[in-house]
Formats: sequence, structure tokens, C-alpha cells
Amino acid sequence: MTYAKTAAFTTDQQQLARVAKALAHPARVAIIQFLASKKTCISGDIAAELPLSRTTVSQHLQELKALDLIRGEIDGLTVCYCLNTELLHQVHQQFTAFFIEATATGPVCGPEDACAC
Amino acid sequence: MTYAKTAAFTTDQQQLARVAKALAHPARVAIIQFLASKKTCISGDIAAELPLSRTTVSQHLQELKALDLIRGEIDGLTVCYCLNTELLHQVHQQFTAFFIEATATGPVCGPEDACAC
DNA sequence: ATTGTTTGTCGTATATTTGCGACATACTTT
DNA sequence: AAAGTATGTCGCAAATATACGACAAACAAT
Repeated sequence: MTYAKTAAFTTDQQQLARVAKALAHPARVAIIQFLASKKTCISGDIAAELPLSRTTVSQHLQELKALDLIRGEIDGLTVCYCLNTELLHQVHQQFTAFFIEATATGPVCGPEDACAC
Repeated sequence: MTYAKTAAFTTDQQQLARVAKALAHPARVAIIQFLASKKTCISGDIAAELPLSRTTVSQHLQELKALDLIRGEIDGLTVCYCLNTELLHQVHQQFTAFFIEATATGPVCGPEDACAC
């Protein structure tokens, strides 16, 4: 196996990476933004808004749903998708903590190549 | 070609996705955290800290360097890596804007499956 | 019941990622 | 000059991701 060395890392690192991977495709970013723009949950005609086939959009939706970032409830014929704002808020805090930790040291490198070792 | 539909999305969406992809692997998250933990730039014996081969770590470093998230300067025999804290700060703000936009609507879905469509 | 609509799943082709060994490069040291 | 050390690059194999057409399932509407 040439993958899945993931198990050797921290739970936090895995968690952050997992969410980052969910955002690692413009289509999924666009989906989340689109859901956020509609105050009410919109059904899967998200595909009509994206330059992708319905199948592909459905796959991206499943990926986001697998992480519980979005929820989908069947409403008769259509499916009602909406954001899990609570989880998104948690994730936001997680990312913030990571970035604060990463930028706490202050500028170590210069503008281009001025390492102060 | 079955990829690179990326061109059909917003610059912002592409940018966010690109950075997210950089964080989409626990090893790269760990590398950034490790660099942050050392106040001074540490050379490539990052590999010794990770459960990965030196080659693989080098590849992850190149990926982060390609996005300018980290910088590497040759210092004699060793290479001096350090974080680009300025860019990381910018990225942080970018993510924050995204998450705020996504969570601005407030809770739309209930705890498990209570969509209020 | 039959038709049409909305959605998800399956299979498939291609592209990309991941991980590592083997080699080349650059520099230090003796 | 020769040997040793630290890095990067190349090439390969396996795993994942991406995209989509074709089909099936569920429901509404006639």
C-alpha cells in the first residue's frame, strides 16, 4: 500500500487534513458558497449552477455529506440540502487555531529569500 | 482530460481550493506545525520527525514551497526552511472570510436531520 | 397504470497523489 | 583529490480523485 500513512499522525492533524481535503476542490467550495447564499435549503439543481455534470455534482455533495459539513433531507421528490453551520463554525475555530500557531512566531523569512538562520 | 475543470470557477474559489489542497495531507500539516514549533529555521531533518521516507518528505516540502507557504534557502550543506508567516496570515484571513460567509446564515439544519425547508 | 421528473448509484476512463528506492548534485571535510 | 553528508530529482507502482454516461429507485402528475 502506498497511501494511508495517515494513521501515523496526530488526530488533530488528520482531522484538519480531512476537512482541508473537502475544501480542496473549487466545485466543493462553490457548492458551500452557493448553499450559504440561499437562506433556505436548495435542492440539487446546484448542478445547474456549476459547469459540471449532475453526476459529478452529486459525488461532490456526497463527499461533503460524508464529513457532515452539509445535510440532505429528502423532501418528496427533491432533496433539501443545507449547511451544517455548527460544524462549520467548529472547523473555522480549528483552522484559526492552526493558523495562529503557524503565524505566532512572526516573520522569520524575509520578503523573498532572506532566511535569518 | 477528466480534470482541470478548475478553470471554470472563480479565482477566489480556485485560490482557496489550492491552499486547502496543500493542507489536505496530515504530513504537510505536521511539517508546518513542526516548522512553527522551531523558532529558527530547521533543516530537512524534518524527515527524521515524520514516519515517512526522506524522499516523500522532500516532495511534500516542494509542494508547500510551490505555493510559497514555506521558503527554503541553501545554507552551505543544509537547506534552511521556514514559514512564510505573511502569506499564512493572508491565507488565514481568506479562510476566515469563507467560513464567516458560510456560517452567517446561522443554523438552518437541526441537530441531525431537521431541515427547515 | 403510465409517464415524467428528480435523485442516487454503478461502472469506466483518465488524471493526480502518494510513497519510496536509486541516482545525481552540491558542498564540506580530511 | 577523495570520501562523506545533506538534498533534490527521476522513475515506478499503487492508491485516490475526477468526470461522466447509463441505469435504477422514488415519487408526482396525468
